[in-house]
Amino acid sequence: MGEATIRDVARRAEVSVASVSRALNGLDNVRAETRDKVIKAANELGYVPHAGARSLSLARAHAIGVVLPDLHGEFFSECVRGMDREASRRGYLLLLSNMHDDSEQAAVALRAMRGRVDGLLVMAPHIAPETLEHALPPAIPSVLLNSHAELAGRPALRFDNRAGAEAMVEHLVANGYRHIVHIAGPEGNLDAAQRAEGYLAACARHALPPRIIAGDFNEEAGEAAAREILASGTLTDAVFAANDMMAIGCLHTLRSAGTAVPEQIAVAGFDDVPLARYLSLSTVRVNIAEMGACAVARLIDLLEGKDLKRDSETFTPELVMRATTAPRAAHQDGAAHA
Amino acid sequence: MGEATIRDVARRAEVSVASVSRALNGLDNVRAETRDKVIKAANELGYVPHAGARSLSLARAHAIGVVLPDLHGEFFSECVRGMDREASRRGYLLLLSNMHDDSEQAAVALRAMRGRVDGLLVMAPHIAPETLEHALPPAIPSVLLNSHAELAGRPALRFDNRAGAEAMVEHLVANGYRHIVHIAGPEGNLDAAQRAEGYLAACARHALPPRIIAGDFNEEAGEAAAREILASGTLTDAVFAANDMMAIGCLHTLRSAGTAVPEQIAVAGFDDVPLARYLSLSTVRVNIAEMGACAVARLIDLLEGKDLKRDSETFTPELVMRATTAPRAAHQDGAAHA
DNA sequence: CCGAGTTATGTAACCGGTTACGGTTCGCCG
DNA sequence: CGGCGAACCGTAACCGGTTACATAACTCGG
Repeated sequence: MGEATIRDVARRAEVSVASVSRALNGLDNVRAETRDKVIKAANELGYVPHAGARSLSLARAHAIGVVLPDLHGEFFSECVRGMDREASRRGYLLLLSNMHDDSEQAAVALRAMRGRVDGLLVMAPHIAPETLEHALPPAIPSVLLNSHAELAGRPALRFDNRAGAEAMVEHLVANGYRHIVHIAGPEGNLDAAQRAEGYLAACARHALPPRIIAGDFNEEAGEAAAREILASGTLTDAVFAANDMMAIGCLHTLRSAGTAVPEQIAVAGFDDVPLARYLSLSTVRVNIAEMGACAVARLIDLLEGKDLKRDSETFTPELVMRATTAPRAAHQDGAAHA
Repeated sequence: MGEATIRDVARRAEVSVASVSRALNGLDNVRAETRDKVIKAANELGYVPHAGARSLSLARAHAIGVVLPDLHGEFFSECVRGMDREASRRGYLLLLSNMHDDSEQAAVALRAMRGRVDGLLVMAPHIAPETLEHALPPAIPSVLLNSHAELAGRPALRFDNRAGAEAMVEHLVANGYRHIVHIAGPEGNLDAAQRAEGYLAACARHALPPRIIAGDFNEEAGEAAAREILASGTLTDAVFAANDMMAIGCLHTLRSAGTAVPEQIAVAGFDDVPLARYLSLSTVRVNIAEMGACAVARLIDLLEGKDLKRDSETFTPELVMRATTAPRAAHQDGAAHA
């Protein structure tokens, strides 16, 4: 019934458990003959060491815990893919747990990982720093992704949302747009906040009047924002949404209402989800897979003592210019929605 | 340095480790006063039980291993999301591991899970049954997803690709299309094979000449297929791709070449990725999140002995009709690509 | 042919929990 | 007041590995 244990192998190979352990772990102080006997016995029994027991005595689990918020689609899968690639390359497994917005549940998830993982990867752009600090087991090494502030001694990786947003606004301005509305992400979300900051900074630089409409990263928010823009009557020639899904919702609603994009109103997003390419949506690309892989690499280095001392790391996103923000000069002038 | 252990708590609360264990696990044979002392001490020390040790003595890890192929985007994330939802609802964690097409690596991944998880969820539409049988540790309960054949005693969940494909062909026929080409998925992939089967069956039923172009589930294959169709000069009025990505590639190439969709050639896919909706691509929707959740539920039932005896389960996909397969009658007749 | 040094192996303690089992304390009844 | 059972608690064995240390075997120089 139960799987074979190391003692079963020892019995069958007629050696001690110590020799079995040594032989299978490739230590050099075993006679070749003994090693062969052990390997033979292990194969015959289909023996696979019990990772739980192993990690108990080694104090090493060779697994890392990944705690992510409720991400969607490509973003989530790319992130996990990048992490998995690097982790499996280095012989680690990924223990996954979502933290569904609720910071209480996040704490539970984090505790559940004690004794199962060697380190933690935490992405929590929506959790307040002190809450996070409090929920994070202090003794366990971790790397933070896109989270608020620095936490004592924990490396943090993030992409430069602010620079990305500024670049997009610069691009819009360069292409002749002057009345740019920003659809913001959810309250308290760090990514959203930084993107809004970048937008405001760029507006200020060009002495453009900023205008922000609240949103929540969902498509519906983009649709609502579009309706608001159309109804308000305020002069608007471009919309820069804090993420692609809202941009897409906005784009759809605008076009359905007969507004030409980009001729009357330009639309831009953030993230470069695959949809964006097909809709020719201008956006800011962020290589999340690479960031995930880097995070894993950093964490494992930390665990194995090979830590390079660089503390935090910033990934600069890349501007992706497509048709929804084509230069104003290219189409008729002065047709901004009134 | 190291986290507090149960013995530390015992010392501080001035009781034995047994009492600590009993108190924290909510057994009833502890005096209320003792329980309080223990809880107080545990809180003061920030004690969190070591899951590895716990699972060793309980022979229960409260984790399930998930082994997936290299899925993309929404499909992957929805699958994991559904699993995670159900798993965390029932107090389990997910141990994730990709098996990158390579069946050798799959075996390694599976072995690594021994002693960490109570059961396995395996999706392997591309692995031959005997290989899979061989790689799967016989003693550990598992649930198969979309995999070849039944494996002794392991429940299998799958969606009815065949029925989905047939439904789509029926739909095309009903809308007036007669020369339907199928772009197949990769060789050896079960999903792909079943979809092709469904296509052939439906063609046979309507005495339509089948025509299959090889593909690999990637967008580029769809583009290539489109070029081949345009170049071949064979009469074609509809393309049914084995997945959405190929359909999308095909759609793009056709339109770029000036072919009107659906007026000249209709296009349909399979999966209903989010992109499909935006491109108005007709497709077959498969609720992967639900299947993931069901798989987890089945597995946990199995583990906890509450197994309902239903052995295998089939999820019927749903036809999603959109503009790329609009009825032939609606546009001019007889304009099939020659 | 003996003792020192080297190498291969076995024994048992340990990792951090759970729990069977036995002992103590106490209340209560006869 | 003795005896009995219930309630509570502590000791130690166990889960399945690793490894320090002791021991046995074997080599080799003198």
